[in-house]
Amino acid sequence: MKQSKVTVVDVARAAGVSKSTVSLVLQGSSLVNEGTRAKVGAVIRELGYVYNRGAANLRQSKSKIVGIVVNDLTNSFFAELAVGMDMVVQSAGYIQFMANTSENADRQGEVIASMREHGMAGLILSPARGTTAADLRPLVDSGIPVVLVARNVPGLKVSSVVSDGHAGAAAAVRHLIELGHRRIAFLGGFNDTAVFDERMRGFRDALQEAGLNASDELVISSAPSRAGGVAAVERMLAMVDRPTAALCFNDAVAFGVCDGLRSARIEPGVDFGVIGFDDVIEAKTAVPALTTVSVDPQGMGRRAAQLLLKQINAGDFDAEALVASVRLVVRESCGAAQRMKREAVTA
Amino acid sequence: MKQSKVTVVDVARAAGVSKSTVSLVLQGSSLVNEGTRAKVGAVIRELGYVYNRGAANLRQSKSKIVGIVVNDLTNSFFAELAVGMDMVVQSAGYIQFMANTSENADRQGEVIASMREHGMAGLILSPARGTTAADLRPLVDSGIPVVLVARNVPGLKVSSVVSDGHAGAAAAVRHLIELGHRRIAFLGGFNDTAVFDERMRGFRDALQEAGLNASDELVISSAPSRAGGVAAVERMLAMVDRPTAALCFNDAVAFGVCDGLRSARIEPGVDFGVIGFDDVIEAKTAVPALTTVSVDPQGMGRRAAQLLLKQINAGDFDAEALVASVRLVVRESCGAAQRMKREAVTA
DNA sequence: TTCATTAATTGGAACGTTCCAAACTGTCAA
DNA sequence: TTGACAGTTTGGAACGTTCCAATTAATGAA
Repeated sequence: MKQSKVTVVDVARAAGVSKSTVSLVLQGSSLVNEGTRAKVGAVIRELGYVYNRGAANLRQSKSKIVGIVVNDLTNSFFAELAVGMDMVVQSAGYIQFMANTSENADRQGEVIASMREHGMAGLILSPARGTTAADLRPLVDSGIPVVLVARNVPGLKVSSVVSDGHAGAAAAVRHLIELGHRRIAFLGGFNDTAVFDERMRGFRDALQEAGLNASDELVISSAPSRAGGVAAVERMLAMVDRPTAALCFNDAVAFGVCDGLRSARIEPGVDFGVIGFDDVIEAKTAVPALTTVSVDPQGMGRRAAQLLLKQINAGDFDAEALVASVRLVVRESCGAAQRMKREAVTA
Repeated sequence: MKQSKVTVVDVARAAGVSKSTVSLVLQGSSLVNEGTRAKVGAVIRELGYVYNRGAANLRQSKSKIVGIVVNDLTNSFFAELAVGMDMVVQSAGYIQFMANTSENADRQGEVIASMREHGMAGLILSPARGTTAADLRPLVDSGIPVVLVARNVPGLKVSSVVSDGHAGAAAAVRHLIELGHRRIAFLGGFNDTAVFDERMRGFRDALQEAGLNASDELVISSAPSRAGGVAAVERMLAMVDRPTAALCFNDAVAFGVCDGLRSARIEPGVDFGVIGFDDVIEAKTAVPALTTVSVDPQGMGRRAAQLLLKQINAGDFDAEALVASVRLVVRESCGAAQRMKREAVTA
């Protein structure tokens, strides 16, 4: 039963050539005669030979394996990201170790170490929360190309592909202003992350640009989840001078914000403008459909993988920072539809 | 920069022992003296030695790598499945090649071949549509443990973990009957798949058990997608004797069916009962919230991985077929809420 | 004939581990 | 003094490839 023991020497013997010749055939060298190539090919098929890439990697001390480590595969944003990477990695003839860390930095450390032992040629990492530059330093110093995606790690000189959180947030806020809102909040997300900081600065800058209030009390941080959204909006509703619209840290928070508004008998998209971030799949089908900043995660994944492969092939390389552009997708939750209706009546 | 060249002999030289001793330390053998163990350990850390698992695998001709191949990672059902597997594989000290096939059987063949060349110890496969027994035969015959998950491949004697489609479908239909429906359709899905067949038989059996019509015209197949759901419900609405409720092949189809009903001014969950299958994340938040058959994909993934590891460790093993139980989650789309309201009024 | 040239093939030494059998230490009993 | 024994350590041969230098065979020119 377990017979997968046929090696290149077995093939050589059966074909009446030397192992070197078989090796040459395997790598499609032009040195070998057509006749022998055919004969060897036939024997390979007949014997059910399977190439041992591990042995080859050992000899050549290089591999066609890349590591992909993602913080949360159950989040469709990161799943799409992974699929994008998978596509380009596969078509380049590479294969990937892929692991999910569930936002656990320790686990992340373990899988990266394990991948290293297995001899990966490069790593794409969507870091778990709490990842520090020190965690990654040894890997980076070893000269293995690393590309960070979706989230950055401050203090680490390494390539990255992130979305333009600043521009996205600013666009969303400008849209709300255009709809007539003058007091706008920023809800949800942990305020110690780089992503939060970037989006929040976009929010602030757009408000200031319009000469509006951008004070600290308008920024309410919380867990970046649905529950966090509920919590944040409750705190917001307790304010004396209530905002009339909010930009949320991400779509999950936005859904929570909608829940929270409804329990307070405020209808999102009618009485209050809500905008999310990421454009997860559910955003389109939710009620009200969520206005959100879309970031094409699959495209980001593809770009990250391309960057990594480029760095693997170049012997030497410099860290490169790519910023994926974003666009505002206007649906219902911001109240734009309502305004159009009002205008139609007025006209 | 690229210096990762330190091997076990370098460590041995630096520590003043032989490479054999270092190897012993590496595998935590009790043979080695505490003093030497400590010294070697220190040198290892100092030199930044990284273990070359590829070389070890070559020598021992076995690996701690498993393959996970999934047909569609962007589908949250399969993403959850993958995360479940990831958990148990990681905690068992294994690492996984993981690849997405996008339902492409050719690509699936390629990645499996590649994983084999890299020396995986076993494979968990959620097969792409159109996978035949012949595609997998060589792998299975080689003695490498294979576990199929979510979908089965007919004619292949290999372990599998699937959900109980028959019981789930039957439970859903019984629920609809209990709500007073007498004419029920089965909508969506390709009728040449094993999963379709199983769910459809559950549908039929429940109808016959209640003495209701279970004729062929009530089964309308289509693509197992949202668009397929729309198409199927349109065909259903053209029937002279219209059904009043439907069990859908999966949740995506169910969403499409709701769309289609609405375009015909029929309100799902009020004028027509809809039940889905799989309980994807969106099912809970959709409007109306989808009544559906829940299958705990993460749990299935865990069980599949456990089964695979068991078979890897057992030298010899028999194919084993696990059936994951399912439960009906009653929400709004079936009309149960409506009925309760009616009953309250009547009472 | 002889020699250079090209085309095709080959043996053996790597690559970084593990494993086996053998070889060192001491210690203690005979 | 010898031998038995346990506790440690070790050299070299694998594992299945690739690569280099070297060999052989065939052809053609001198």
